[in-house]
Amino acid sequence: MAKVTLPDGSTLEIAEGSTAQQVAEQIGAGLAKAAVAARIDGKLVDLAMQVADRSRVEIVTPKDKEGVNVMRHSCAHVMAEAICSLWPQTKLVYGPTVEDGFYYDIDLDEPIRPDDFARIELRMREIVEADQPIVRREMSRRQALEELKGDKYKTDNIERAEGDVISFYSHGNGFRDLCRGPHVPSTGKVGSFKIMSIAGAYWHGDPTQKMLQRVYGTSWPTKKDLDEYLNRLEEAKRRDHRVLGRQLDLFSFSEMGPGFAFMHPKGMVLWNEIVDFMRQLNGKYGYKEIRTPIILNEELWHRSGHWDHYKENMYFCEIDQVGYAVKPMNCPGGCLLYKTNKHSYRELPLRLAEFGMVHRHEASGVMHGLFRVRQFTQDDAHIYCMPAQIEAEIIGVINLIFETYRAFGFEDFNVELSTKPESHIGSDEIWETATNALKAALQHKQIPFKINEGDGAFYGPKIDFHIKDCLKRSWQLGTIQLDFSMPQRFELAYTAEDNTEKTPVMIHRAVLGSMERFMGILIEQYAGALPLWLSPEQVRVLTISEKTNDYATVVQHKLSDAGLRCGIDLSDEKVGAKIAKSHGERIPYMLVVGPKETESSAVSVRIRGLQDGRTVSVDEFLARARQKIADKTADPAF
RNA sequence: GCUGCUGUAGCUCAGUCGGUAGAGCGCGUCCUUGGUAAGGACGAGGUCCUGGGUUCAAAUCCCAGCAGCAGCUCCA
Repeated sequence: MAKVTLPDGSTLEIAEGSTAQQVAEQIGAGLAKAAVAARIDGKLVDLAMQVADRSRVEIVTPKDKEGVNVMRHSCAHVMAEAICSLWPQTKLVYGPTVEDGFYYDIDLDEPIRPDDFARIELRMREIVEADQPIVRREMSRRQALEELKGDKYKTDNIERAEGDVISFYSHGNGFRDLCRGPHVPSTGKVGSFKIMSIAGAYWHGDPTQKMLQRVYGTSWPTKKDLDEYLNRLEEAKRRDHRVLGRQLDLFSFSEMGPGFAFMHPKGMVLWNEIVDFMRQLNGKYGYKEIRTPIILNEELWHRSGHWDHYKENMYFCEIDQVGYAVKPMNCPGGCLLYKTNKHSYRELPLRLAEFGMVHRHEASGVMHGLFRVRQFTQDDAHIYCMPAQIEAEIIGVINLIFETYRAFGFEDFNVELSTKPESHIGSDEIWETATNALKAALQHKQIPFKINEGDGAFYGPKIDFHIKDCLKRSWQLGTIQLDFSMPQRFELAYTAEDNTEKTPVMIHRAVLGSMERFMGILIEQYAGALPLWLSPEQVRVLTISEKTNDYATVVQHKLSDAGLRCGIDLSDEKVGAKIAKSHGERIPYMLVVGPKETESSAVSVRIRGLQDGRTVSVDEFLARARQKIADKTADPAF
């Protein structure tokens, strides 16, 4: 007999040589049925694995996130078998799990099309119904290389694998794949699945390598989980800022300028609200605002290093036989401005903010609504300071960033610190000082952060602030970068206390990142139903009939004069239709006025998203709405 | 940039076998004066992405380009 420890701390006597599956059966039939894998001494393994004496055993079910991943991985194998049986010339490359599902990279010259998904799923279902056991077989690295001789993908995978024991998993009619595992015990246990999409992907992500086909699938423990996931995707589609941008008439794009957004009147209201907010906050944090030219002499960009490091992303033009470049970043222009005066250490830190419009010629395939464009406006700033001031300045920027994100309703973000890259300029000491300053600032603020070793800019380390959108894509918003290079290249100086010329440190910072991207994120975050203070149209007066047009107009003027963005719908429609239309445009407040309201100088307030309204006096409504706007409350209800 | 898919009215989309185009929404006019998520009638609106090719004939088939979408790579 052997003894094992269970997760609750209890011990269980088992027969010598029992498998994890047998342990599960001994614990209970229900658990044995639900089991998909096991954890022995913390290591995730197949249920068929033998359990050694005195080990810790945990039966893994679909309730465990790793259990679901095991199912997904097995599902990827089932899909691989289905594809191989439909296209026998398929070469399998690599099939991992990803968030919400899995994919399999395959090398197959004939393209798989969405029309083929149903066929693949059908074949997968046959494989699942057959409930064939999934069997692990181990061999030495040498033997594995021998067996797979000629298969460059699998040989490569073996070479990348750790350890000397290489495992294969097989099931069904001779399907076998090199795989670390673990897997569910049989093909009947892969859950509910769906093939989602097909895309191209390079082998090893290397553009010089062959483009493979990547087939994406999703799988979930139950049909219900799958349906919920598919509904979530639908919801995400409804929130897509590209769709809402058109529906709400906020912005558009034209073939005449790929990647250049056209901001419509309503979009500009949102834009200006964001700018106003940032201006006010910049003032509070001691920034002065500047503006620098969009097009500058080519020579400047040689000096800044952009010519060498950024040329392929820049736009150029020639005027009077002189070469000019359109700025991809604001810093060189800012440096020229700094140099127009002599500076004393007494002026530092000098904080100069700029809503700077930059152009970057991004690759054609990467554009994505407002999230990734070729022309955008950064809420940029450059802080010129002495080395001893760095940490305090960083803390100031962090405070500014957090205050901003909270005001816009974002509480959930993560912070990353990127350190010295291989190719860099500046001494190791100065890098260490800079990195430590960033770290110290984060620690001082007790902000947890992840370190991206070697991911900094060539001129200095940086802190990035990331946020996740409703599709769970992560986007970089703010950034703080320390720069010791640009000040030297531009020979920036300040006169120190001892009357010597010293080089200031430059801190680049952006809070929102880009106005465009931030607008897109806001739209998706709120599914178009923006907080009252940001809504392009905050209130709309709706008439019952044209008999009350006069009163409705008086109400509209009163609210507009008080500073509310107030529209009016005098159209020849029933009030129900006006409500529906206003809801479609995500107007926070709909004020219905008819004879009843006219008599008592009142409005019947209907609030976005709510069914029932209430009648209040115009003055009371105005007071409440102004309070909501001042407080930047996201929910307009009162 | 690479791979795959798509491009028809302002928007969302249909259009069979190759035979010169249709719906809903929106827009305009009229009827209706109606109390909380879409009242009715009529009407206007198209270089079927662009350029070639095949054909008696192309929205439709073929080629190229442009743009968009899903990814890859890159990035704010």
